[in-house]
Amino acid sequence: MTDPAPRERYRAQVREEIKEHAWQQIAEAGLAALSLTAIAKRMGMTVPALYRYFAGRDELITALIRDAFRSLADTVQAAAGRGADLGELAHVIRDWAKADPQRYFLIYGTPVPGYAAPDDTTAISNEILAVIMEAVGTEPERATTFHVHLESHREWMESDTVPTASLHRALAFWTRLHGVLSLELAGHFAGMKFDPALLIDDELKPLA
Amino acid sequence: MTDPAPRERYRAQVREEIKEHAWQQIAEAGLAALSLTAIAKRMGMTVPALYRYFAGRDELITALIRDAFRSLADTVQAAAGRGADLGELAHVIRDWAKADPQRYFLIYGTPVPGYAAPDDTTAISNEILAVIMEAVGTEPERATTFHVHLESHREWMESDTVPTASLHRALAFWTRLHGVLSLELAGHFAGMKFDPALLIDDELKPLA
DNA sequence: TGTACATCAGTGAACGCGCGTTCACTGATGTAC
DNA sequence: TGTACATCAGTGAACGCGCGTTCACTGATGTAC
Repeated sequence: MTDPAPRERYRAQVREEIKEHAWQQIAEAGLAALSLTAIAKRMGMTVPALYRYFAGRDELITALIRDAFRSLADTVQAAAGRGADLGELAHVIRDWAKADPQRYFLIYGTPVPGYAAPDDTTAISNEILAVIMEAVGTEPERATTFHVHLESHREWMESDTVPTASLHRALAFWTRLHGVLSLELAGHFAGMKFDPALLIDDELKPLA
Repeated sequence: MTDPAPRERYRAQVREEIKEHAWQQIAEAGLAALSLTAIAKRMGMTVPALYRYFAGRDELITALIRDAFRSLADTVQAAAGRGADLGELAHVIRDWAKADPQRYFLIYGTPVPGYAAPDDTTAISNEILAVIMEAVGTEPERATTFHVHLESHREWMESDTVPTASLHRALAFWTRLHGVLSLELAGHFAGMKFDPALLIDDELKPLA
């Protein structure tokens, strides 16, 4: 087995370094403040040099979004592999988000009108949903209006072995967690003294 | 009763017009795209003229945020005044958000690190919460971990006549609604064929 | 092992652009007497 | 009603800035023979 071509290794390293500086800038001042000029300056390079690695600012952002999705999916899958239950999954996701709130918001925050995320992120998103559907409780549920509705509107799913009840609970998990988490990260509970982690537990307990 | 000074009337009108153009730009391309230059161009004015009305871009944004909160609170209070129940309140809020998603996200979306919303928005936010606490179901609830926790962490509330159960349910209402709504508005349900409005109903029914 | 050539990372200069903000001004509108 | 003055909305020129992007180039690194 030959070593990977050294130039390739180097390219990959520099690409990573660029992305790390990009994340740092986003964490400090938000996506709007992300600039190639600033990244180049911090790396001690000239700006045009960055174009060897990314076709432009937009391509860099696209790469960041993909990486963020991938990282979250990996985190969730690793936890599931360890046998994490629903509540543990929620806290793994929360910890991931709290480690870098702007990264969470890059995925789940305010969309930029007109900008469409790369297609493959949908697939990664579905990986995450699949893990949740696995972790969710299995007993059948009462046929509420939404349950019936969902039963007849699930043809977009790849698999039809997953019970509709699992899909239903997974949606509830996702939206409830995101509801608490995004408001927490955005500081909307500032001044309220309760612990958001306990609210999350309380909200998700019925779904296990 | 004298007419309001005509110059004052005019000032107020132009301020409103500036804000309308600002909202239009935000709706089309997001907050990052909001520029005084573009507003002035669309209004057929020079840029420095805008400084008669707003001290700068930041003050304009602050005014927009305040107006958005005020508008949502007014909408919610009007619905409550009409006797809207919890489910109707949810749909009033959803309709308000769908009419201008970027306005919803300006309030509840990705925060800009370092930027703090004007203080009085907290008060307006509390007005909204108060309406929800009124509309929420009144029967007492089981003493879950979170309920107990909340009982001992509610000293930040002005009133102590509101039952902790109401606060608890109001938090659940707010976070569940926001969870579904923000993911819907951001397009994360794209490709899934179910109706988010029904999911919202399903999520909120237990709280009524 | 040594030489000739190809690849390609990074430079430096230059581009045009839109941005927010300032300032001294003009001219229309409103006010006081 | 008429005149003198004050207010203030809006102009136009100028500022410096950071931005993304392009291009022809240099010089180091890797490859082929």
